[in-house]
Amino acid sequence: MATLGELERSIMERLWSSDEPVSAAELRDELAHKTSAGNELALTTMLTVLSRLERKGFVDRNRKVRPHLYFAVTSRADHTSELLRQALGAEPDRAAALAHFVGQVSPQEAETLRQLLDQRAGQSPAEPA
Amino acid sequence: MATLGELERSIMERLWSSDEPVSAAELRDELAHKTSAGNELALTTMLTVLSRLERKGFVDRNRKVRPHLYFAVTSRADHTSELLRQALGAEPDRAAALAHFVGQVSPQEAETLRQLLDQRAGQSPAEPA
DNA sequence: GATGCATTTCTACACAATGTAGAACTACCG
DNA sequence: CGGTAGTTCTACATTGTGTAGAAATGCATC
Repeated sequence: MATLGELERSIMERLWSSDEPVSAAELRDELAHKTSAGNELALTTMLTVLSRLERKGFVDRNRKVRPHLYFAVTSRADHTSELLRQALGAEPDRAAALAHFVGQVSPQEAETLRQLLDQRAGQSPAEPA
Repeated sequence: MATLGELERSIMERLWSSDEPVSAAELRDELAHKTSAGNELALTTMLTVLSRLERKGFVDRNRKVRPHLYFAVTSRADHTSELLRQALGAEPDRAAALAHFVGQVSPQEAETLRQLLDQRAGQSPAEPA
């Protein structure tokens, strides 16, 4: 999976924050991502970046309406999960990495994880007969 | 944390695979990372990349011996754990992401996680009185 | 159907990261 | 003190990203 630049990430964050497809102009206004100078981004900048995100498979758009409307292809949770999978993928000793990881998460998250694992147990093809 | 390029990553992989500090020449020979043409990498290439990794804080070296000997500053598990932390860091709904994640790991890994969480319970400042 | 404006695509440039390596410099053995 | 192994400096190509003007296009309206 390709990585995201700063502007690309802001855009994805915005797209992930709602399921409503949005136009490039809306995005520009909402992001208020200031250029180093301080002026707002040009609309074409948005369009360029959105096209790149589309090429990367992060974004799709409705081309039937006139200001094209853009939306994220996957959910943020999907994306994060993919990042996790990827981080773990290159790791030969996954258990060790998970151990470090578990050692770092907050107690609340540990609890969340435990609950998720419990839920999961029911559907896993391991335990049940 | 800075990201790693392809060559940088191969080098880190090699350094992580053992605690023995190694020289640039050894690394070049072992990696056999062929340049696009097919010839072996120049020694200076190794040295350049190692210096960059040093600057990034991934590598340190023993400068007292003559062919400097290089070694990884952190373990691979540390690194992976850091990647996990980072992936989760930008995620507003961590629980959702963890849910996706848990849904993707293998049953064996789920079991590993569960055990790790159990071990962890003893030291956590949450449960115990 | 021609025209004009909104919108999109093309083209372009700057800047940083990375791969790559020669040139120049340095340290140490003998 | 000189030579050579080894290191650092400098440099260039390529790629990804931010940025946006110029050129092309679609569409509503006359």
